Amino acid sequence: MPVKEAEARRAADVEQAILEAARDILAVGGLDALSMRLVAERVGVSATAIYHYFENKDQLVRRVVEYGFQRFGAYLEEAAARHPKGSLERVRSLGEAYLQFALENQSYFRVLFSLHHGDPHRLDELPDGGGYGLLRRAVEEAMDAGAIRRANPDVMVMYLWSMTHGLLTISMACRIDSCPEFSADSLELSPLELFHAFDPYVREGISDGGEEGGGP
Amino acid sequence: MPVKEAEARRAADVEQAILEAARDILAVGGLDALSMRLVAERVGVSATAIYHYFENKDQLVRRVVEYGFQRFGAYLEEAAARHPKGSLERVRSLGEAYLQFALENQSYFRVLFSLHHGDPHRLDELPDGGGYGLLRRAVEEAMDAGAIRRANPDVMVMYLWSMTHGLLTISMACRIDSCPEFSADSLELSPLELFHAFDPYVREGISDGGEEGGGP
DNA sequence: CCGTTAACTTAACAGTGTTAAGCTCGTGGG
DNA sequence: CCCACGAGCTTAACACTGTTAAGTTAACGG
Repeated sequence: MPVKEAEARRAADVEQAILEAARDILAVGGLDALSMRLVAERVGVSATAIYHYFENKDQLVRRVVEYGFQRFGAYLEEAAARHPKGSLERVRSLGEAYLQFALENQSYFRVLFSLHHGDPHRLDELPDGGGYGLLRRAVEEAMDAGAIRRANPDVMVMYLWSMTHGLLTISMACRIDSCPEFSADSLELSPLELFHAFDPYVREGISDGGEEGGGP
Repeated sequence: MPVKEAEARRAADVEQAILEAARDILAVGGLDALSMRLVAERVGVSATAIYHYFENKDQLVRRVVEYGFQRFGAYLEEAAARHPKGSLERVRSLGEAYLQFALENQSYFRVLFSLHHGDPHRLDELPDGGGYGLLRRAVEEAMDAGAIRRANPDVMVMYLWSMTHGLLTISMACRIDSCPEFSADSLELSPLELFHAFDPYVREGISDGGEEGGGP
């Protein structure tokens, strides 16, 4: 029965091809650009054939998103691995990688964290918790190593994640440099540069009295 | 020519009615629920009549968003006014109001900060810079009063805004409590409670060595 | 050989944003 | 007075969307 296997193989290939076509379309034009008919055309089947592999468009997108988080997680992991365990650098590099990946794959990332999905992501359904687990481990290690103060790691992680994710989404949704109150001084800062500019506040807080240099 | 005036008046009323109908639909069902035909039906005109007042659907949404930011700005202003100028409380209450408004008007807010818009918001086109100006003033006053350390206000504002906005968007897009690495301890924290839990980090930083209690 | 099933097709439906053409009036100019 | 005009609106239609229903083809197990 190698014929059946070949069939099954081909079927799996078609499914894979659908996913890849959908991913490519999403990466370029976002959700608006993704239509069943376009995906079908690229794969070389009719639009309705997709419904034999995926329940509907939402499910197709969901699968692509899952795969996207996988790549995202791998990207983050690689960034973390470049710095020693327990170091503040490792935590920071996770944030940098978060920004970098999102900015390099904007349309794609928009879909991943699309705000207009009815049902929110369940992090336990995402590989590595959508990066949460990775960051949490790095934070806990840094706490153990004394690089950052000991506290509830989940709150700390949410704090760091919020700051990074917020910077990202704001950068993607707004042009702050067009604000009339915005002084021209910091006009040229890219999201990544802004992220670095946040560093002293993250480390020492915004309260008065912590004017330390911070250098080696 | 009271007739013409009455006509113009009525025309303005229709335009207003369209905007209000669109706003209501967006507030309940988000962008997906908004269709020209539905808006038209509610107003009592044909769908194509809308095109005499708005170039297309995008422009209609844009106008609703503009109005939304106006309400948003007013909400923030009110929150700020409840605390003395130059106080850290004023800055914090802006963040709280930001969260509160967004959580109470989720569908609406999703549209305001929708990630899948082609062109980003220009803050100078939004009333009060989308709240930027408000926060910036509060931060500068707090710097002058010595409540927070003196630094580039734009960077500081972006830092605070990012943290708040990120917390919000993550809360709306993910269920963190479903993460396998998430410890059950902080499971019950609402976005607003999390915001308050961030307070010590924002004020004193995450570095080790700043274990102060935090005053009365 | 026959029935079943996977994999796919075409046709169609109901919905979308948007355009084109035409209609009805009140108004201003000749 | 009348008539062209333009604002405000209509219906019809186009090209597109996701999705369903029904039918086709071919390989498989019994």
